[in-house]
Amino acid sequence: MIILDAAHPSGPAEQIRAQITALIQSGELAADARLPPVRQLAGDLRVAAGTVAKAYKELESTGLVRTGRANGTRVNPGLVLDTLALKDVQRVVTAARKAGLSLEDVQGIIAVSWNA
Amino acid sequence: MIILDAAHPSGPAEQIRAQITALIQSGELAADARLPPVRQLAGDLRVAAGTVAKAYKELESTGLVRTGRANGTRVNPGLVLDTLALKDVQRVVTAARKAGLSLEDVQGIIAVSWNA
DNA sequence: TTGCTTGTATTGGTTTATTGATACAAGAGG
DNA sequence: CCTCTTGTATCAATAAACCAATACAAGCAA
Repeated sequence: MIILDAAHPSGPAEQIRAQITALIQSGELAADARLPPVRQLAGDLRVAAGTVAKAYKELESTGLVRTGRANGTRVNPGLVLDTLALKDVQRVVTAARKAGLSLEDVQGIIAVSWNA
Repeated sequence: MIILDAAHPSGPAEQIRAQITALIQSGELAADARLPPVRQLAGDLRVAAGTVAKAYKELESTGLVRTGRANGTRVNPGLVLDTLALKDVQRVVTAARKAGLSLEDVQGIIAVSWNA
């Protein structure tokens, strides 16, 4: 389920992209699962079809999703978690929760450390 | 250091807000530290002063920052990851780099672990 | 093949964000 | 007191995002 917030600092397309990303990464949208057609999702969210298409295209450019034509847009298989020290990851997540941070906050912190 | 990406789906104001948020929560901007004046940061980023002011105002509305007038805009104490967790963050980033992962990959793994 | 669905692209009009400039009041410092 | 800095507010003009409608080609199914 995707919900658009008019008061959100980001626009509709970015909100759709971010929420679908979260649905995929949380496993709620499994690999090979099919996203709703652009027209359908656009109708549900009271948004133009081009706006949903824009979000889908960005999802594809980041590799989260692939798209045939009449085949629709489908979820790509996920990342291999074994490549990382999962214990450290879990420690970070636990500490962040304790500090009252959101997922987006933690991802921002990762980005800061990444570019440091 | 704040960097604006013209290709980013979000606009300048939102990018500034998100990056300063991350800098604060990662401890790189300590409590009571002073943010650059709106005109200065605007000049550095080649952006209008009102755009930076808009970002500052949203930061204040979320409580991350306080603002006097000529006192400037300063970081509020509180929402920071503890030093231990920050070390874990660095370990994760280092391991990810070694494994050849991208920043987006790591952020995705964080998201998966977050919803696990 | 035919028919239908889907993603993509285009067009024109509307809305929102950003710009650049200006002005103002609160506070700091001399 | 005065001066300077800072955040805030406003304005008209430009840029970007979004909308609504349409058309098209790729692929699936019958």
